[in-house]
Amino acid sequence: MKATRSAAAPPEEGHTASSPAPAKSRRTAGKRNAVATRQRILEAAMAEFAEHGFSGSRIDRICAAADVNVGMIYHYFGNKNDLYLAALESSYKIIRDREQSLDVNDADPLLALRALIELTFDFLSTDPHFVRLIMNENLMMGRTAQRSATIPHMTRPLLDSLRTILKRGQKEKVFQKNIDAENLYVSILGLCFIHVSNRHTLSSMFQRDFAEPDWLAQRRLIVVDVVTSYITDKAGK
Amino acid sequence: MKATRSAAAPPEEGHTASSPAPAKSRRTAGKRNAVATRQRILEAAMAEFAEHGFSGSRIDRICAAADVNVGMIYHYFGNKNDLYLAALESSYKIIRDREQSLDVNDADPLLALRALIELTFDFLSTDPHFVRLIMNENLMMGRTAQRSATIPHMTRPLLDSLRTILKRGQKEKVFQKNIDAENLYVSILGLCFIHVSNRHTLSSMFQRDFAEPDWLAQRRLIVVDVVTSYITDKAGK
Amino acid sequence: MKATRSAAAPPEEGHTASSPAPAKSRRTAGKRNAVATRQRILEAAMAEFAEHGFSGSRIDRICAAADVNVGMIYHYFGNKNDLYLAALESSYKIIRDREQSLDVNDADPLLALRALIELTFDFLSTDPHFVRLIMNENLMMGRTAQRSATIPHMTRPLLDSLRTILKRGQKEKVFQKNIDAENLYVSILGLCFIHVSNRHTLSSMFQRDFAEPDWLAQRRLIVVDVVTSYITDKAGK
Amino acid sequence: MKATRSAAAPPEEGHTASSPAPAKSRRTAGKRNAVATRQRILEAAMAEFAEHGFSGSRIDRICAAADVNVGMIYHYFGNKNDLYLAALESSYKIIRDREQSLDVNDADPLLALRALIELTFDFLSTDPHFVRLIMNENLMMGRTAQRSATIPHMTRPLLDSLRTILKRGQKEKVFQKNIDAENLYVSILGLCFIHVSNRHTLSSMFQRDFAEPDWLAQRRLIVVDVVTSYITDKAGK
DNA sequence: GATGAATGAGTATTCATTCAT
DNA sequence: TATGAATGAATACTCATTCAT
Repeated sequence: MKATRSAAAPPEEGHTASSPAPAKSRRTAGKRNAVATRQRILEAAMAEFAEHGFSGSRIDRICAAADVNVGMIYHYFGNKNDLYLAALESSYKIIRDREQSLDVNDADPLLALRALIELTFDFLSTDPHFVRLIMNENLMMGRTAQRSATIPHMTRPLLDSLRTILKRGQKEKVFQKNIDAENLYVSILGLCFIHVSNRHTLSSMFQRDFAEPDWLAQRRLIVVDVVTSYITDKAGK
Repeated sequence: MKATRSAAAPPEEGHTASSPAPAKSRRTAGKRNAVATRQRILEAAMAEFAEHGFSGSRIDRICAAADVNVGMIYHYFGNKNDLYLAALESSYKIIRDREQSLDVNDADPLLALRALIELTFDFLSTDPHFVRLIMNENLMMGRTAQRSATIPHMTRPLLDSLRTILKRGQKEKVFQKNIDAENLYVSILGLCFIHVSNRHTLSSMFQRDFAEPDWLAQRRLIVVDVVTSYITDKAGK
Repeated sequence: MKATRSAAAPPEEGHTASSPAPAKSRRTAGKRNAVATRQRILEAAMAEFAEHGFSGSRIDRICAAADVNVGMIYHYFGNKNDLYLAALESSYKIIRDREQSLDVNDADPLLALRALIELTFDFLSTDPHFVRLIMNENLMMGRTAQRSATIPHMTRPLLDSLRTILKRGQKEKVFQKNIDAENLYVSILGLCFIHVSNRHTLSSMFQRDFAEPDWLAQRRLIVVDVVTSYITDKAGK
Repeated sequence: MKATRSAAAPPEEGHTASSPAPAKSRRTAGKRNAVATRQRILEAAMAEFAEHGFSGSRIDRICAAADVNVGMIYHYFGNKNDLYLAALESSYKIIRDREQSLDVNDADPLLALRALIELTFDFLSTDPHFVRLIMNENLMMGRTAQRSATIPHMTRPLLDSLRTILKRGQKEKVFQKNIDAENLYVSILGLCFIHVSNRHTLSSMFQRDFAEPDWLAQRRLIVVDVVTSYITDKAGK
């Protein structure tokens, strides 16, 4: 086994949690569809790992959710660790793909940046599964992400997009000169991540629900404001 | 058990994770010291829970680290859940206490705000234990923080400090008018938290170490910049 | 879990404690037989619970006796409590089934009654397992018997038999008029139960072995005498 | 240690569960009363062992009930086994003493017998503690009763009383000739014991409460009837 | 490909008992 | 006499993984 690897083998068509297969007739069908079975397992695993973390996740629950036998998981994915790797990579793929749906060239650079921020905010806020999976992976010291060859690969286009936007904004003199794309992404991520990742402890602290639609709508505006205030700051050091 | 409770019983002198007592000579000394034993367990638990999360933590490891028998944990803390509650509350107490060491009245409001940001940044970056504990608690849906009576209590002074700073800055016309203290704290936390919480996945993405002193020093300046740009933005919405 | 339930799932062919399968060749035979495994566990559990009571029983000993892995018990029976329920129900089934082997209609009512008494006496005296299981269940306040749906169900035919016998004896004017079937059964049970249930304390009191065949044979006659004297008493109150 | 022994050391004045000592001022009294402390422990132990059986009983609960420290139990009674022996002997002493309060010589032998039956019935029915203790001891194969020197000793007067009654009844030709005192006692005990010992399983079987006062009153009459029918049976074999 | 019976190593928790003070 | 901190052995239960069919 190499230093890094990818667990994503067959092309997974459609990353959403919907199972397009004729779900209930499967049992009696006799012969099953290997690709569909693998996909069902993967989707069940993504949900389970996001919900319970790696060590809290149960192979049995994944089997029940995917309606497969225990052996199938070992047949298709080898073991719990590699199944988790596959789930992690698939999750990253969803957000990275979505980011690439933005058009960074045509629009006004400020609008392009705003669109990226809003996409990130919405993606993380709408479905906490991804945030939970990332949090769990970090609690495990990123030992699985390190094994992945595809994760750094998927990051390139994102960085390229940000750099394109920044370059255009700086050229047009609406952005500060010395903004670093990586750092900017970290800031955006931090501002879009925290109320999802820390939703429950913040609720205990402030006795308020940080998933309330009204609060989220207002918060979304603030996050955009914080980033754009900074990036357009004329006094920029 | 009632709605909320606190697991912090005896006054714990010195909340840092360092054990000032001559740890290894205890066994032979024949001294029985309930308070010290309890404190040793608590500190070991804080480290273990931060390192491995709740379900990944092992009672046996805590025992070994605290150099006590298994039964002592159950004698002093009841069970793993309540030990975890005590560790969580103690951890919160450390940062909340430190925040209160700042003087919010005397200084220039911008400097006061900057000091709070830097304190938060440094506290979270220097020792990832707190961040990890909070992340784990959120992965568990905050079910333990909810049981705590002291956590919301400890938050009051922090909010009061922020409001005091904001009021003075607005009075002196250096801050925007419509900044909400709660939202401001969430922004600060997000910016100071993300490179610690997501250290490992960000490393996989960007192939760089986000705990490097140089990077941290630069990031610290940026975080202050982001917040102050926003809060002093003359175009304030 | 609902109010009452039954733990008896697959039909257990042959309720005696004997294991008809070639027990020790199973391991090497490579055969996987769920029904037989379940049955082996159940029989081992009946013996263990009878021998040591519920809390004194050890899951490990049941495993060893049934020659199965610990996990199998939890796979087939859920937990210690439910395994105990299954053992209790199976034990009751044995005596209730045996009672139904008597023919209450054809014989002389006095002979029919005598047969029931003797069957009860012999069943309880021959194998103390059942008595011990019942004693233990009562020490636990019958909390498990209460959960069983089958125990009251199995009692009906017994009561019906007794009532049939009584009715015929009263019709033929050999029995007292006002004998209550339930109370009669309690008397019979008390007279057949005590020297088994209290065997050891009675031995300490009277310094004699109450399981000696000679004593039992004599006692059997006396018990029949006591009941028939009462039931045929012409001075019946 | 000898083959048999007695754990009853200091004379226990008053075997009822009442603690005649000034209960609540004890804590502040400083110096305590050794005899009273021992007695408090013994009474708490009798209740605990009757309630939970030997292995279900907890030293800590006994301590709490007796309001003493753990060490006191080991100081006064050595260990759990010996405390249990003391509790068992004390319990037997209560019923044996009560039996001796009957006057077997003056009364009509049938009335004397009836009085003994009723005393036994009432004693066992009124307080199930004794029955539970005996049941538990038998489940433990009487291993503790065997160690007791006082239990067989206390049985002599009971047997003597029964023999006296029987002899007078046979002399007066109201009793059968061939009644054995020991066997008669076993019958009486069985009839008086069963609805207490098997209260809960009988309740599950017959769906009725066997501790109901009305049922008990009726049952008491029946038990007397059963015994006297037998003993006065003219057809006595 | 698919099933589910079987395994074994681990893990939180309990509890009688000891012992320094 | 009395206290309660400390010990260690035991015990029910979990779970990823294997393997015969």
